[in-house]
Amino acid sequence: MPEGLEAEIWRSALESVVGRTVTAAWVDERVSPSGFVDAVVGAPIVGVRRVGKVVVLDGPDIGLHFGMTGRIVVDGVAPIDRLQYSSGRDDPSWDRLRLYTDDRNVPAVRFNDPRRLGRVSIDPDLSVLGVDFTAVTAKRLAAAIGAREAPVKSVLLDQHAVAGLGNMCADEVLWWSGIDPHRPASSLDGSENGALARAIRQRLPVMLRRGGSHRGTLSPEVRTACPPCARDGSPLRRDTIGGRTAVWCSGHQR
DNA sequence: CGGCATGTTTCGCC
DNA sequence: AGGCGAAACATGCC
Repeated sequence: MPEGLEAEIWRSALESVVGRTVTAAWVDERVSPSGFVDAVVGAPIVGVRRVGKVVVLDGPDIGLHFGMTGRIVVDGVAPIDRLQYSSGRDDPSWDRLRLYTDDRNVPAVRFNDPRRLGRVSIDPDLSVLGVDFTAVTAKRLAAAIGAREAPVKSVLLDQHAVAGLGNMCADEVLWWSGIDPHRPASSLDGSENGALARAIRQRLPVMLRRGGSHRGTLSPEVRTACPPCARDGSPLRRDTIGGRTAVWCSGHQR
């Protein structure tokens, strides 16, 4: 599902509802806390933020957690028309949240999630999240992952350590920094931490401009086909690390 | 039909 | 106590 980059795209799109007031709401009670509707109706939306993969509508203090297949539609328009692992269908029966503002017929915000692993929260606790991927520096990265013995790939996916990286972006930045995803995070030296921080700071904005997490060198097509590595021609490999599929180059990632 | 999927939470075991 | 790996969650798609 969406990673931090997709959350950022939706945060940006949701700026158009800032300044409006929630006049009505509907929510799937299976993915939201009790009393949700009463808590948000009547609240002015005063801002929209993103921390890691979480988008927050300030005012009603709504937290949007996208899970694997959550997506957002703003005023009837989907900023991301389809996710990689879903069809282009937009089935209203998959709606988990509808927020109405000025228009009583068209929801200002729809949270649509076929797989229903996403969640809608009130006043989410963001203090548990690690350093946001947009704020990563070599020093902060080392502090966040340096004491961890787990594979660096797994630690990058741990939202308590670094917030916003998902499976595709983690593989991407490891590819760019030349680090084997199996390596214990604690085994990275200063130079490697620097290279990893640089990849996070430099490559993710490029992917964001191109449209999101699936616009990297290790695109979904590459992840599936595993052609020779675009950097050195070595075989790309697929392994399961931390329960997720990792794609990496057996040549330049050491 | 079997297997896989951009994620998070829970459980059992150190 | 806290880190780690595996399983569970839920459902569409290839």
